[in-house]
Amino acid sequence: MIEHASTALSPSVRRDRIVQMLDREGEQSVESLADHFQVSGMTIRRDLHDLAGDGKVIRTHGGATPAARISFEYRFLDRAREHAAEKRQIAETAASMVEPGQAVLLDSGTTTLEIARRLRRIERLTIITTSLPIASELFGHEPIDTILLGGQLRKDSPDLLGGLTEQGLELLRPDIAFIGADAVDLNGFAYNRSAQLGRLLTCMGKAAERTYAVADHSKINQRELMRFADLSQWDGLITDSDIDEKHCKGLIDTGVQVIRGAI
Amino acid sequence: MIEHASTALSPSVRRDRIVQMLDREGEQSVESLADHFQVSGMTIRRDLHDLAGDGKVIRTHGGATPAARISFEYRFLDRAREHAAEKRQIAETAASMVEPGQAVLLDSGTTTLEIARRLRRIERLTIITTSLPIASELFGHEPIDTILLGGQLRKDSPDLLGGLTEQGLELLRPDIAFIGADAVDLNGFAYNRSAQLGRLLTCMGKAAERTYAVADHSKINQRELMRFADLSQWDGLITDSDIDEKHCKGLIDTGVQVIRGAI
DNA sequence: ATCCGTGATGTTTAATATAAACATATATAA
DNA sequence: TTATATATGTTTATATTAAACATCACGGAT
Repeated sequence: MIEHASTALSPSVRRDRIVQMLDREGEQSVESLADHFQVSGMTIRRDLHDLAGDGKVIRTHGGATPAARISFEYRFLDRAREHAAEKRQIAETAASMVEPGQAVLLDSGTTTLEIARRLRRIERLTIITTSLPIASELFGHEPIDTILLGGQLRKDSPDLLGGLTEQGLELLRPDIAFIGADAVDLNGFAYNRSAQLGRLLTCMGKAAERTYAVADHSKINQRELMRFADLSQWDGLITDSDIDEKHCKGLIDTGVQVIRGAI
Repeated sequence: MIEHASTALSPSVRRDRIVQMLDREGEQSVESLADHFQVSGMTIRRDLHDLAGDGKVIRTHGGATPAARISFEYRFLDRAREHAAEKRQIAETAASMVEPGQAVLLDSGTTTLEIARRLRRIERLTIITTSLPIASELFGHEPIDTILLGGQLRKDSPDLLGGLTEQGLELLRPDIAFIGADAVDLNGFAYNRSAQLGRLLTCMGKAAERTYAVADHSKINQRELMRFADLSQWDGLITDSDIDEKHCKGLIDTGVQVIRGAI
């Protein structure tokens, strides 16, 4: 399978082949690629540099390694860096509310992913989710049973929704649910950017025995497209310790149980 | 969050933190890590070298990038290298049988993953699957609607099964299904290693308008734990051109439509 | 308590890899 | 055809790595 000198490949074809080859055979050295494609090391280096820029490969010392498979999680996890400390606080608090043996429903999102990571410590859990990153994070972790709700894969976020998801949810009765809100106003209403997802979140709220919203302080006193829950009807809102005192008081006055993370 | 000089970390703790940090914040340079942990570049380099050896991180030029996330797909894709040429043939053949606008049901497995990759070229498809690698491969690919059937995540393979999966399947009517067989005997029976999965495959076979089994020639004239289908009742068996002539004839005599890939 | 071995770290230095700058060749459009 | 852009190879300066050696801290044996 060596490309012959006679077969002068166009740069774009060569780059495609490089990606294919890495996917198929794993890490390759600059030298072996140069040899294989009958071009100079510099040309391969330029190819790899550009491919790495597009996230198609990962540049290593002296070569490259395939990257395609991880890119989707990456784009997703990039956002996870914002408010990382707040999310950690919230995740700790949420995880401390879960008992061994329970079934936990987790919405998709970076905060709930962080919760999933902490839940690994607890025994005999069943985790139900619509999030692919949560599922792959928990994959291979023997003690936890993971159930992925079915549904349509969203184009812009690695999670599932739609009628199939809602029907799957009807068959299950989780002990506790943690659901991310994109915004929470001072009347205690929770909002989501997507109406379709909002609908699903309403279902999730009803499905579980106990339901908590999770949102860091930057999301309090904001509104978004769709109102999906009245938090005074839920079991609480978990947020971080940086929440504005006035906001906190306002929410409590409307009947929302506000649970603040410890620093 | 800078480690202080007073906090002398043990090597193993420092290494754990390095992995955590990469997972959390993405690629880091040797220099920034040396700075953060207050050790020399050489120490960090040694850490990264060893961590890369264990597959915990990927070494890059001047630093390292997280690797944990890809490991599950990797272990899975490692198997994909065996019989790669045969799988490609089968995948080409299967993909050529799909028309624009159809709904395609794909079982999990390396052959069906290869089919999914070829299907990206076809317009307005809906792909229904239980395979996480297929879902992540198709994620972000605008023109295709991907539906992931819900269910329990298996511990040893990134795919779903169980009652929830079967129930989801009842709601859908795919135009065409491609289902991987671990073995096919000369009576035209298809087998799977796992009884639980076999049960699901039987359901899948019944769910679709047309159903094809896929298996490379090494799986012909073999048996496994569970018989999940009589291929003479299905629409055909797609295999590669290396199939033994006698096997091929035997299968055809029992009423199986054998479809051989072109070289 | 002292000695000594082990493992971790830092420093120096040679080998290796990268990328910028320039030169050349090839294709594409005016 | 000429002009322009694109791709590639070569040279060279810079950056990164890793081997070799030296030092330090710690724990167990005498």
